[in-house]
Order: sequence, then C-alpha cells, then structure tokens
Amino acid sequence: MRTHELVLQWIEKQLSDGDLALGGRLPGERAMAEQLKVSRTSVREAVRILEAMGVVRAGVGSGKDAGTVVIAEPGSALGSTLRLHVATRHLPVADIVETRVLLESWAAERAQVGVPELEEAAELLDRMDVAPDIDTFLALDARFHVALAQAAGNAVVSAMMASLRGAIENYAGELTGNLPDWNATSSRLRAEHRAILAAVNNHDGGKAAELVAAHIQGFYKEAGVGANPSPS
Amino acid sequence: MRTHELVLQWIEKQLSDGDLALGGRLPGERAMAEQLKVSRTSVREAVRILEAMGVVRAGVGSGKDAGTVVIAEPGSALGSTLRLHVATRHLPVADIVETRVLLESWAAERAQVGVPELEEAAELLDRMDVAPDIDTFLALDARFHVALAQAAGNAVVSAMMASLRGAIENYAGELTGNLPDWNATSSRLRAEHRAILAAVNNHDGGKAAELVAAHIQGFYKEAGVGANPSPS
DNA sequence: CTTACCACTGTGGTCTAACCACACTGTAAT
DNA sequence: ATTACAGTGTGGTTAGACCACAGTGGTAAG
Repeated sequence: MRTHELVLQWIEKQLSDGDLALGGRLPGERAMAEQLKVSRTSVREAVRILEAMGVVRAGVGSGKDAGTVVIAEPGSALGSTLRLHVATRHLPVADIVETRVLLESWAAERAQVGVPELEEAAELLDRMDVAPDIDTFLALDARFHVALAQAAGNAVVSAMMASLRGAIENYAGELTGNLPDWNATSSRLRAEHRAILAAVNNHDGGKAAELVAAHIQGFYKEAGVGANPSPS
Repeated sequence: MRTHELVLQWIEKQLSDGDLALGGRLPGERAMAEQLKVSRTSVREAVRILEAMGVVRAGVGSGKDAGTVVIAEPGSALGSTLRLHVATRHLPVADIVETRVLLESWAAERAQVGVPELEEAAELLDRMDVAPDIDTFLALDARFHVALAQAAGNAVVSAMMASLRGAIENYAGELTGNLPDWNATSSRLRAEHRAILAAVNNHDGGKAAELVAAHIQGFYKEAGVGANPSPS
C-alpha cells in the first residue's frame, strides 16, 4: 500500500469514528506527517485527493479560513470527475443529459411542499425575471434546479443532479450564446419554471415530473447538445 | 491558481483535444514537470487527483503496466467519494439505497434484450448457484447488477449505480454475515435474480423494474441498513 | 492612552535533489 | 543457446528549504 493511501485511511477512520466532524480541522500537515511517521509530501497527496473529493478545503494563512477544514461538497467534486470522463469520450453527453432528466424528474415528483427550498426556488424565479445577462440567468437557473431537487429530501440525488449539470456546464454554455433569440428562449424557460413550481405546489407530482423532463430535454435540444455529439 | 491545477488543466486539455486518448500514456512525471516549467511535486499532485477520479492509473517499472495510463473507471472513483461523504455523515445511507433503487429500476425497465450484457448476467446467475462462500456470492451479485444496468445502454447510470453499491459495500457487508439463515437468503436472492432477468427477456420492463426495486429494498432491509442508521 | 507599525508565528504552497524499488532490455559471460 | 547482470526509465518516498499569507501581540510614536 502506498504511503498516501495510509494517510487517507487514517483520516477516513477519524471521520468514521466521529473524531473528526464536519467543520472540524485536520492537524497541520507537518504535525500529521510526524504523527503518522511519513513525509509531508505523502500527507499533502492525501489532502489533495480529499480536496478533489470535496471532503476538505485547504486555506493558507491564519484565522477562520486557514488550515484544512472538513466540508461536504460532493456536488462539485462529482462534477469535476464526470467532466474529465466526458473529456476522455467515455461518458457521452447524451447519457449525462438523460440521467439528469431521470434524477430531476424523480425529485420533482417527490418534492415536499412547504419546505424552505421551495420558497428559495420561488425567490430565484423572481430574480431570474430581472437578470441583467445570460451568465447571471444561468447561475440562477442552476440554483433553481438544485433547490427543486433538494426539496425531495434526498441528498444523494441532489448532489448527483448538481454534478451532472456541472459536468457539462461549459459544454452547454458555449452553445447558449449562439441561440437565435435569447430573449425568446429566456421567456420560455421562465414560464416553464413557474409551471413546474406551480405543479409541485399543487401536489401534482406527476405533472411536475413531466414538465421538468420536457424542460430539460427542450433546453439541451435547442442548444444542440446530444443531437450533435461532435461539435468540433 | 495553484500549480497542480495548472497541470490538471493542461492534461484535461490534452484529453479534450484528443491528443491523449483512452489507453494512452502521459509523459513521464519528470518530462511533464520540465515541459510545464513546474516541479515534479506539483505534477504528482495532479496525477494523484486524476488517479482518484479514475481517469489514470500509475504503474512503476517498465513494460505494459508501467507509466501513467489513461483509463476510464468512474465507478470506483465515484464510489470512494460517496463513501467518504457517508463517513462525514453528510450522505445518509438510506439516501444511497433509495438512489440505487431509482437508478436500477430505471435501467431494468429500459434494458435492451439481446445485448451481450444480458448473456453475461445469465451466466453470472449460474455461477452464483455454485458459489462456495458469501464473498464470492456477493462479488458475483455485484457484477450481475452492473451487467443488468449496462444493458440499458447508459454509461452514466451504470457508473453511478456501481458507485452507489460500492460506497456502502463494507457497511452492508458487515451485516451480511449476521443474517439468521444465509442459505435461505441466498436462495431467495437467486430466485429473485432469475425472475428479474426473465421479466427483462420477456420484454416486461415494468415488471422488471418493480422486481428490482423490491429485490434491493428487501436485501438492505433484511441486513438492517437504513432501519438502523447507527450500528455502532 | 491611543494609534500605527512591525516582528513573530503557524498555515498551506512550491521547489530541489536525492534515493529507493521495480520491471524490462541489452549485453556479456558461460 | 542459456544465464547472469549491469543499465535504463518508471513511479514512490523522503528531507529540507523557502515563499506568501493572515492573524497576534508587542512596541514605539503620537
């Protein structure tokens, strides 16, 4: 077993045993190295992996943002991993979109009415109406979909759904600017969002799921993703 | 931007541009360091991250297993990430199981009849009938479920499904040994497997999906996962 | 007493240079 | 022809140094 894996194992055990909790700080790299009788290099390699997994965040200096802190951001980590695999041509973009439709439909159907996430989703829709540019709009759009997914109460589904979107963010983003009429697209998307939210609040999960599926598929289809897997 | 992220970016570009394909070799660590004008340390940190993502595999010595080779194993990588987040208590085991049911039901419903994966699945069932011990049985069981998921033709769903199982493998494995009557459980599982496969081959996707959902939920329920989230 | 400055401390980030184990390759001795 | 072995290039690991950064606390100037 390689040295950095030993360090990983040790840290994972600390987490499993509860000796290290969310928001907690890992010992300094030099301290860990001495404690585990390994070099600082090996400790750092382990920390890098955990960072890539979204399990810790490393910060220099001193104060609250300093040191290596335990966080919980599986979404961005999974997204990076998927993005790399898309780059290797092993994961087709069409499969990413299809899976996103699957997860998000499921979440929409099971969204709990009255949870804070839905209120946040409604607020995000209002802000999207006055978004000054496309990037702002897309950022709010991402948060809306995540909030909707979170309303279903399954953290794994939420994380995966967010990661799927993130994995093809740039890919789809490039094509968004080439849409024939962004204002028209924006209006349609916003109307669809409100219809989805209305269906959820009306306890019509089935309809919400259908609308979400159509919404996502329509967007990617219009952007040309999936239909043209080799844009270069 | 940190140095190792620069290296990551460079490698990702090589992949995106097709200059580096699946099965291809990265330049040696020393060569990359010189080419990118960074230290070997930074190169190694980047390689570690890619390795954790299941994008590359590093091997010492010389010959076919040597060097850093581009692979495509998102399943194990995602599984490790999820396992760590389960350790931080951020991802409940119940959510993992629920998501697995979701993905696997979907896959069972859309499994293509006649693809090689289904033949492999059938063969795995025969081997499970004569499995000498629990570990062998569970290993074959895992491969059966993966093969079934692959028959649906969505690489992302297959990878995620495999990773979900892997994330709680040890967790569930500990409890498996404590089952009251393993022979009875084994017989039941094998019968359910054959019923699922029969439904798929009979073009009854709906029934296959139902059977898969019941199969998975039944197993974890019997093993005590989800009902007792704090086994320690 | 208040304020501004500044050395101090501990954090992660980076680099260099060396050595190791490993697995194959070519060559030389048998 | 076979065997033994030095050579080569790979990743794995280590030690030690220096950097930028951000708070802390003491100290000198006002």
